[in-house]
Amino acid sequence: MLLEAARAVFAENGYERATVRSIAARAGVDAAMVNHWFGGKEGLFAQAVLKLPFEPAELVTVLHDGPIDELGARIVHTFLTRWDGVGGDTFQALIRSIASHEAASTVLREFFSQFFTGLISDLGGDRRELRVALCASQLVGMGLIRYVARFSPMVEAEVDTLVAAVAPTLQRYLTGDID
Amino acid sequence: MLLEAARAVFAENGYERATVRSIAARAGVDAAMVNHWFGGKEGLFAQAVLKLPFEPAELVTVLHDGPIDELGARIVHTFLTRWDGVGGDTFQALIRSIASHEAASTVLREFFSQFFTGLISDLGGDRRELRVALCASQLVGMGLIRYVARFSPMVEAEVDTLVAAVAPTLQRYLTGDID
DNA sequence: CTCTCAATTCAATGACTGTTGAATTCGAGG
DNA sequence: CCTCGAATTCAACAGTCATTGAATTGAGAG
Repeated sequence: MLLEAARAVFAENGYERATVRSIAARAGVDAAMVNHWFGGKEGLFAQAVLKLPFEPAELVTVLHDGPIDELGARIVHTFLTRWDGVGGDTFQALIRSIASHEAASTVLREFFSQFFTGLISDLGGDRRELRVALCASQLVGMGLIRYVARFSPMVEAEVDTLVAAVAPTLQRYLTGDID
Repeated sequence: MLLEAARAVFAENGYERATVRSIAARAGVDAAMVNHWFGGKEGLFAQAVLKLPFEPAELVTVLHDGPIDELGARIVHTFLTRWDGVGGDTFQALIRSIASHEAASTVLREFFSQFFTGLISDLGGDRRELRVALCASQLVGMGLIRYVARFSPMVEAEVDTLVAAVAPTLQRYLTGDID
């Protein structure tokens, strides 16, 4: 499938360095197919990468399913298990393309914005936007170190270990004292 | 200066998208000078960006200067003020070049490794490597959201606000309970 | 002045890039 | 068998890139 090949190559090289030819080659088709089906490299990138790894709305319902003081743990656990799976490529492609593709930043921004704003609005509390940004910073940082920079302690750590370590951070950013 | 121009352009565009011509133009010289002085685009990148954002050793001494239970606050404050200043270009160039340049990942990895390992060895405690990785994840994430993805609540926040919010996280990662 | 040598400019080169349009294949419908 | 049209290939194009080497400048030493 052309889309899978695209995700893989974009994840490895970022937008600029990933060539249409190499993507097509990995998918076993001619480079011209990219134009025929997706209108060009840009369209392929949009279809393959610029879709959110998952629907914010769906995630919100999942995360509401449990006690509020374990919300941080559920968030970290959900993100890690999803990213460890198929979504990892998409996330990695997003990060790796931030330099050469403004839209990548926008998608990342909007994802966290939608997701956390929807989540946090039910929680009440002050300074919602800052809290969202703080959560995003910790989650993105975790993803960057684990999936992109591959800092080994973070790569080898079990999901549960990371959940235990990081969950209190998100919990405080969401519902705790940030002054 | 050619090196300053290089840092700026690499920071704006990442390695692949930054052209030798545009760097040379910004520095007011011919593109061929890059080859003459640095042996090519690669060499220029190494000299301009592939240096640690600042000396780990120097930072460690700064950070030791104060009570241990305010260590997290001093770290966040130090990084933010440095990144808000000149160092931001180097950091941004590193992040933006992670996609196309494996060496950029290595530098980032080694910086946090050296820095925090040197810092944390005096603190004792278990699971040092994991603690380092956790601190790195929060700091890099904060930098990514503030300087690269430009998530507005994080961009507009005052340094002190962020210090107050993030410091407890690092403090716990360094000296607290992470189980 | 002249010689020298490094610094700098200039034009050209070769390698990729995304994209295009014509040519070709191939299978289903008449 | 023939036809039509979509799917796919192929070769070529125009553009941009880093890099190269020869030409040019400019200053300092003899």
